[in-house]
Amino acid sequence: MYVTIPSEQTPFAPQLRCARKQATTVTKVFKAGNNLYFEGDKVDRLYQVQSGVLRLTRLLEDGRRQVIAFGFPGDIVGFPCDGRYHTDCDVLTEARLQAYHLSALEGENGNPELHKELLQAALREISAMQDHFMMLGRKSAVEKVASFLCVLTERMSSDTGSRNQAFLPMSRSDIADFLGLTTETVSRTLSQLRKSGIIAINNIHTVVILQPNALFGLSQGREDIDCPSKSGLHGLARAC
Amino acid sequence: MYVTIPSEQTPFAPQLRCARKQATTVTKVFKAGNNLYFEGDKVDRLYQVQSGVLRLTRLLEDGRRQVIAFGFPGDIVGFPCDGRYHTDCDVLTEARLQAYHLSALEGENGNPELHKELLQAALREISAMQDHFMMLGRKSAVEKVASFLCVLTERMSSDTGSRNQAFLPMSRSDIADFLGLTTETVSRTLSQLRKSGIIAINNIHTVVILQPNALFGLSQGREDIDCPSKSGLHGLARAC
DNA sequence: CGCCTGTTTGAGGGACGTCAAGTCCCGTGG
DNA sequence: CCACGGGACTTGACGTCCCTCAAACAGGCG
Repeated sequence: MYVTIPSEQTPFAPQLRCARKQATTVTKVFKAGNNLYFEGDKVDRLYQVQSGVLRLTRLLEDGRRQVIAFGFPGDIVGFPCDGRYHTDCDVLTEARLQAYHLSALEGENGNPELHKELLQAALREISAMQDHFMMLGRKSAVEKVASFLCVLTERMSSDTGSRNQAFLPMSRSDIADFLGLTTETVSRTLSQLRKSGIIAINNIHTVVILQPNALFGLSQGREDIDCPSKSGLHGLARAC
Repeated sequence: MYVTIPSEQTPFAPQLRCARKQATTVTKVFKAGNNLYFEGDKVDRLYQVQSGVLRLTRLLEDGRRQVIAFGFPGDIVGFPCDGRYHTDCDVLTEARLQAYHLSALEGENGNPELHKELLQAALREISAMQDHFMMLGRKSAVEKVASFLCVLTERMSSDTGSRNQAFLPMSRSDIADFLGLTTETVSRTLSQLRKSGIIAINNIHTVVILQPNALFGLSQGREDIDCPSKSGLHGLARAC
């Protein structure tokens, strides 16, 4: 999952249709904390997320980390390049994954239909990543966090049934490394949004969106974060 | 082109082999300043760069811009998503491009070999973009500019014949919007590299790499930019 | 209950952005 | 040929957003 301009988000990757019939596909359940693969491993299969959340990361030698994406239901992870994975992939919450063996994609026994769908998935991936460039390169901390919450709400709404609640299965430092910030800045920004009445933080992994429009506005850089007065609570002269 | 960790760079996309034989492919020359397509245009063809340099950009409503990538010889641009381009594409220096009509890729008359090669190209693109995430999210201005120069040197070395010279056909603000900086910061950083003796700036579009190893070190965050003394000019107590 | 890890909050500093004033380059025209 | 003008680039002064460092706090687990 990449943070995009929420309204422009393309539909989730549909289930790879034809592949379901293949003997090469298996559905498996992975526990939280499991590793699916490491950067550099030879690619033998791709995974489509059916439930749960994955995390894709890259490391620099000096320890700096970038979370490349989160894998939500519908997403495909494990795209190979030159036969190797180029991120680490870990399971954040117990996940049901459909595995596609690479042999089903290559060589003479390759399934052309599956091949075509994989290309579509890769092209969607490229588009989503381009959106994410804009965010990493050009957005402020508030815009980044607001965008993140907006997209999380959309992506997980099917699970929770509610568009007003975001479930954050990942740690603050995962969020930070995804958005190109520090944990402290992520934490501070969330507090700021809470104090201004735009969100409420139920518990560390659950954020309630009190003012979706304001949040969306912030994600686009269209409004400044400000006093609670902006949300109708005039007269409250609390610290902004 | 994405700025990657230079040493890990994957080989350029090889020419789409089978496609050359197709009647659907044409080589065309485009002048600097030409536009190839806009974001949102219907995709009718992809382009492989044979010579020259392209620029792929995205815009936010408020005018903020992100240069998504530069298209150098070997690169393929115009990957569709849901049938549309999702960047603008402009020609920076006169370019010879091979156009692949999308009809050659889709439907019943689709060429399966070409299809397969396109998937490989898309997967390479994804890998390169993931590298670029790391840079946008986690690197300092010096690291970004140094990385950019390193990759430029590699990508263009076949043209210039020299690995010690980088040709920068794009403007400073293109570089800034690619790296997630401002023109001023790009300019200052280049000056800083020049003053420390790591590069020389022949003219606005030509940078000579005097100390490739130092530059590479900076791109990796392994060394601090410092006095010229570091490069052997001990005793020079000039401003660092 | 105490430890441990993750999170929040605070104070302070630094890197980069903003704003503004040069400087350079190049094309145009006298 | 030089003067002029305009746009891109460079440089400087200053501000600010976010990072760094540090301490307090909170929740989970023995």
